[in-house]
Amino acid sequence: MTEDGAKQVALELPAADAGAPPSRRLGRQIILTEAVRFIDTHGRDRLTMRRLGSVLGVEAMALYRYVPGREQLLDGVVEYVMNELYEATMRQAVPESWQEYLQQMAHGVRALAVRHPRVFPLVATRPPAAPWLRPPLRSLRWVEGFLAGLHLHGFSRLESVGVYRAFSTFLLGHLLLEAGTLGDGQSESIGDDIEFYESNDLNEYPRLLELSDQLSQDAFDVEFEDALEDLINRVAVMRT
Amino acid sequence: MTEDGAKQVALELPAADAGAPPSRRLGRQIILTEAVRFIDTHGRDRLTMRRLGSVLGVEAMALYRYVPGREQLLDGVVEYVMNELYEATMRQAVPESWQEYLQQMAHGVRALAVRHPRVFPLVATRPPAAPWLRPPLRSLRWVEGFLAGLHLHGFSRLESVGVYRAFSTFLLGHLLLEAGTLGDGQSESIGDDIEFYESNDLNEYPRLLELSDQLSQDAFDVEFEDALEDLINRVAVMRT
DNA sequence: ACCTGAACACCGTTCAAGT
DNA sequence: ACCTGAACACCGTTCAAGT
Repeated sequence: MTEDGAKQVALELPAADAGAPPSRRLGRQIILTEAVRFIDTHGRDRLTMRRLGSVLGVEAMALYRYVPGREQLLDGVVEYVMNELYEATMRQAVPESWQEYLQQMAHGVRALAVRHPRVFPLVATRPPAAPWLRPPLRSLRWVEGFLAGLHLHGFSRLESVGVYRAFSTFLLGHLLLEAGTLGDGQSESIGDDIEFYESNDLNEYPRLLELSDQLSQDAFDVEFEDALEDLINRVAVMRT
Repeated sequence: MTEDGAKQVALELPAADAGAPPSRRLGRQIILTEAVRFIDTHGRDRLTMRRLGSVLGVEAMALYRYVPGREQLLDGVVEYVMNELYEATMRQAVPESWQEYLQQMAHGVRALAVRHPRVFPLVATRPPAAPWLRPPLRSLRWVEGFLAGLHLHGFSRLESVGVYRAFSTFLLGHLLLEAGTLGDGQSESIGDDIEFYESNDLNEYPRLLELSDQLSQDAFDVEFEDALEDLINRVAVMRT
């Protein structure tokens, strides 16, 4: 019903070497690349050692040479997309104002969430290896870079922590929501599951009908920009 | 390493009828109650039809009389805690000011996240049955009640939608973060997993050291209250 | 009406064995 | 050095059979 589907139907797997021929030699990077691709298209729950092996033209057991286990594979996936983020954001020129800087960083993270909507929940909910690293900003390297950028714009150590907190919370809320609507394709027939649990008579909930109208348009763009502006104003106030 | 642990060790299950004797007769409610309890103590990934059955003193197959499958069981768990929330918040007297009202609602949702930190990610990441219902505010009933409360305080339909959006995003970001630190007990030995993936030499990341100091204190309380206040101000501005 | 045994198609993971 | 076969302990789910 949700991710994996109730019935365990054979997932049509490409015959050993179909698709982009996964450059013959196995290795950690190739495995992670393919794992990300797999989650992007099939979702986290369908990713299985055996299936991933099959996509790579190899038996599942071969993966254990390069990855300790399934959990660590998922951690590796998170690491992988965070490295993408690092390349995409930290290599840019640092803008003149800290406001622009925060915009740049925020849009970078959002681009990640939009490119990998089904990976993003992992970034957001996996217990961080370092407990003081907050999702969805999970890379030591990236956060260090982020803080360095703030320092360039004259933020003190203490201010930076405040910004980091507000920033990560802001991104988590907005992007997890947006990724959620992107990830799971069509939510199948809409009222189907609902009625199983709750009275589905929408007439009982008059306000919800209007809500659904108002919310259906993809207001994520403006919502994000507005809230980001507010966040920046908040930071500005905090600094005075 | 994360949830389920790598090795599949038998999870010491109480002999059929240990613990609180789960009132003899099976049924949907008893099943959900026990499922919530199970996730609270063992985590989502360890919840399995067979184990849950065993806790209830019954074979796994018996559960299928009352629940269509595992995915729907998890949906039922979400439904269950949302009903808890409804009872806790919607039955209260509506305060004089809308500011107090929003405070009351926010604290209600937060209490839920704190009481069920390992269930909360489900509330936050499961694809909503109704796509315009945003996590973590997933109950038709609850949202209808929430909107009705706003209406009582003179909010227009359109304003209400804006408040609903900002409110749900705010809660999602903050509470998912807080639940994350509560749920998974001690994150085991801190630097253990990290070094597998990234250079763990914290001296390479000087700012992170200070960050970890500043963040270690559980600032969630003040953080939440501050951000809530900001949100309320934002709503106030929006209304003018 | 309510539960179970047995069976099926899947899992993750280990390890001795192949090349 | 790198991969596989076979095995083990688990899964979710179905269904005919028990009471």
